[in-house]
Amino acid sequence: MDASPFINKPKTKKGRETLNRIVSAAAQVFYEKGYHSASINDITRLAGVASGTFYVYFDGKYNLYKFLLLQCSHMIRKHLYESTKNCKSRREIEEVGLREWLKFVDQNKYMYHVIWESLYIDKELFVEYYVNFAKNYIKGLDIAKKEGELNTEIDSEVLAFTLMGASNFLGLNYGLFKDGRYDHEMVVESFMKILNGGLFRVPEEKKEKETGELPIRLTVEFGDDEEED
Amino acid sequence: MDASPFINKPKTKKGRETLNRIVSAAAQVFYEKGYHSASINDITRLAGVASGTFYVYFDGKYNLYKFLLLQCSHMIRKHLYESTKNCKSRREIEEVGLREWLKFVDQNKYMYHVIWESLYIDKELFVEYYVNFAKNYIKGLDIAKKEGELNTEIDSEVLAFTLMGASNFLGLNYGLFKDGRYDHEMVVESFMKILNGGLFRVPEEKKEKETGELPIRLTVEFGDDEEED
DNA sequence: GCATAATATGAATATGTGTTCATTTTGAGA
DNA sequence: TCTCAAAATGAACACATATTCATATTATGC
Repeated sequence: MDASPFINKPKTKKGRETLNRIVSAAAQVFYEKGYHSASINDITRLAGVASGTFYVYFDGKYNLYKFLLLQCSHMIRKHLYESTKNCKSRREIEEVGLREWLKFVDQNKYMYHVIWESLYIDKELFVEYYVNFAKNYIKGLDIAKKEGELNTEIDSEVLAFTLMGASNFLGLNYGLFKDGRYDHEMVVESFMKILNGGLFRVPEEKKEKETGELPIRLTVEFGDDEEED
Repeated sequence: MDASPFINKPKTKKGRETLNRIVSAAAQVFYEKGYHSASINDITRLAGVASGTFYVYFDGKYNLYKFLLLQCSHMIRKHLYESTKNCKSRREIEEVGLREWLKFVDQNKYMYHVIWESLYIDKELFVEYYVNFAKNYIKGLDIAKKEGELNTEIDSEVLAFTLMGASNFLGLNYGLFKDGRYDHEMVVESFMKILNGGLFRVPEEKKEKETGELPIRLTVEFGDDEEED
């Protein structure tokens, strides 16, 4: 999809620079205050332009948001595509994908806010974003199934949302809550252990040990027993 | 935590009924329009009371939201606790937990909206909610580790956010996007296959097959070869 | 250096809505 | 029936802010 329906395209270098400043400022202000609490004045002030200038490039706040959401979508897809395109297996894609996603979130913390807030700005945008993202994810998973890399008994849609959810929440906790101050590699390693099937252990059956029958049972007679029942 | 700091407690049956109507209406309107677009008038109109009545029980819109968030938090924890308390293993907890969560989302679709929107109303509420939820989750995982049920090499925090993310996104897709019209049991089964380590298959090594050395190599001479290089 | 389109300005306007409060209604107990 | 605290009312107010527009400035091609 092209972004042009959402903006009035600048026609000179100066105009492009101004538009970029406005969009960058918007990302920052939306990140700090959220869409609704962010005023056009907040954005133009940070961008260093007059409030009227905003309306030279955007027909309104809502269009600015849609433009920004589209930018985010493009950036994420491009980053993930570029960093996984040389992977040799689905397993490697998942590993490299998570590592790069965590890195990406650290460097672009505002993206979460922009994307998730669509649910409260226009539900359709939100649904469209994730359904679309999942569709691509599923396509990749189905290819891996054909190659014999994945268990075909696992539904691809369930798997896609499971993996997307995991990445999203890990990025949330480590990138936003912990502000990127953590051991990325440890996270990736633990995550891959889960996917590689190392989650559950069969515990040594304690009940057998504690209350089960012993193989050999001896009863010693002391001869002076007095109480028994 | 007690909810009383956020409300002016009603003192009669009639007051309690009115407060319930307002909170229920708020959940519905927040679900439909989001916090910021939901006006007090929208809420009181749906509740069937005058706008001023709202301020008899709440000191403002923000307090209503905090009250509602706390209610959601309680309901979710209670539901999950009640439905998993008799589980015999961690594996069973995860299975029953997901099944019940999906059911719960179907019956209380507004919860997602209320909880996630906290990120745009008061970031601290959002962080507090999830950090707290994770803390409890981790506690349970650590117990399972002690029992020998889980791989101790997997970091509990990573695992907690992985599982929370998966449940959240599955609930999102099936409960909200698909509006609950799907086969719950299929989702749970696929999810458990992933957790049980059945995700990756070792593909028959195609490269060996296609380009590798054959065990026996025969070269047939036809005698009439003309081109070779 | 002139003409013209593109860009920039910011005060003024229009609109929506959170909140207040003086007043009225309700209902349980005496 | 009377009393009074609790509950309910809704018009009026205060405030924030998205947007407009007449005007000014800047840049580019001829």
